[in-house]
Amino acid sequence: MEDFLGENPHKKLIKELVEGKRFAVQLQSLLKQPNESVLADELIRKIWGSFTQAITVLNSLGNSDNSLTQSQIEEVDQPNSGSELKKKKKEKQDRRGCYKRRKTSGSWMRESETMNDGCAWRKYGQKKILNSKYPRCYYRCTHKYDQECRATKQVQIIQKNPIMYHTTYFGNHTCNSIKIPKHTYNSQFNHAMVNHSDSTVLKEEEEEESKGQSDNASSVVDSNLWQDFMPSSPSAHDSTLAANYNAAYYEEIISSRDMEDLAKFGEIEAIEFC
DNA sequence: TTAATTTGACCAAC
DNA sequence: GTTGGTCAAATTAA
Repeated sequence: MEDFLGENPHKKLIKELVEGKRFAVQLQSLLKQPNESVLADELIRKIWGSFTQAITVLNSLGNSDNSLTQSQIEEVDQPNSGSELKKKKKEKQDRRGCYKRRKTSGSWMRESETMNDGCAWRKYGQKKILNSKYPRCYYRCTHKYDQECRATKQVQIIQKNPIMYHTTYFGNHTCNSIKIPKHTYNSQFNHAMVNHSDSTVLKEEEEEESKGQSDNASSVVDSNLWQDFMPSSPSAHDSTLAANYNAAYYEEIISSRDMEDLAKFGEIEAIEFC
């Protein structure tokens, strides 16, 4: 297999993923201490960077439909100038409805009490869906054009009382769109506050619901922010359980298998758990 | 003024 | 012919 940017891609992939996990462990420890939000912000950025790198490496492997070309990856690393963006936008004009219907492969779903996942989304459409009580809303990453991020999601209310959203994600974020909480962490991991307001999907529905749910909204938002970093097990999609991740969980996800892989390459030093 | 949302149109897939 | 995903002009909010 060819080297990726001068490094074995398998090795680099594992390295990035394990580094991401290591930063997460450090962050978890940090959040137990008060007044450490600045360091926490920095760690979140590192985690984000590691996963973004990992995605980039994955894209460099194979020729699946989900892979970006090398030139596209380079575009992500080196955002377009304004004139190039305008040119690209112009090329996209008069192409309404020109699309390939999505396949469900390469997507993942989540059900939660909020739409908030800590990322910046822009709504671009809403549709009444056949045999569905509520419309489906379509979101793309806010940085679709400035960072060529192709992540999209579809959000649909599946029930009320309590309100539940069914969200389907397509594609990974290749941008830095995650909204870092600004000095609003509480001492407990599961109470980090996110100053990100949801866009107004189904405003009336939400306003109605918010009357009775505003008190617990922040903790729900917190757990959802972290779900993006968690494995896609069913339990991780349960917002209540997700809010209760703890140090033991992190020790579990940084498994011995990771260590074996790393030992194979002899590149990463041992990780100490807090 | 800029950015985000709404909404009707478009069209490939079914 | 119907449905669902996307675009982009118009509208609204910050």
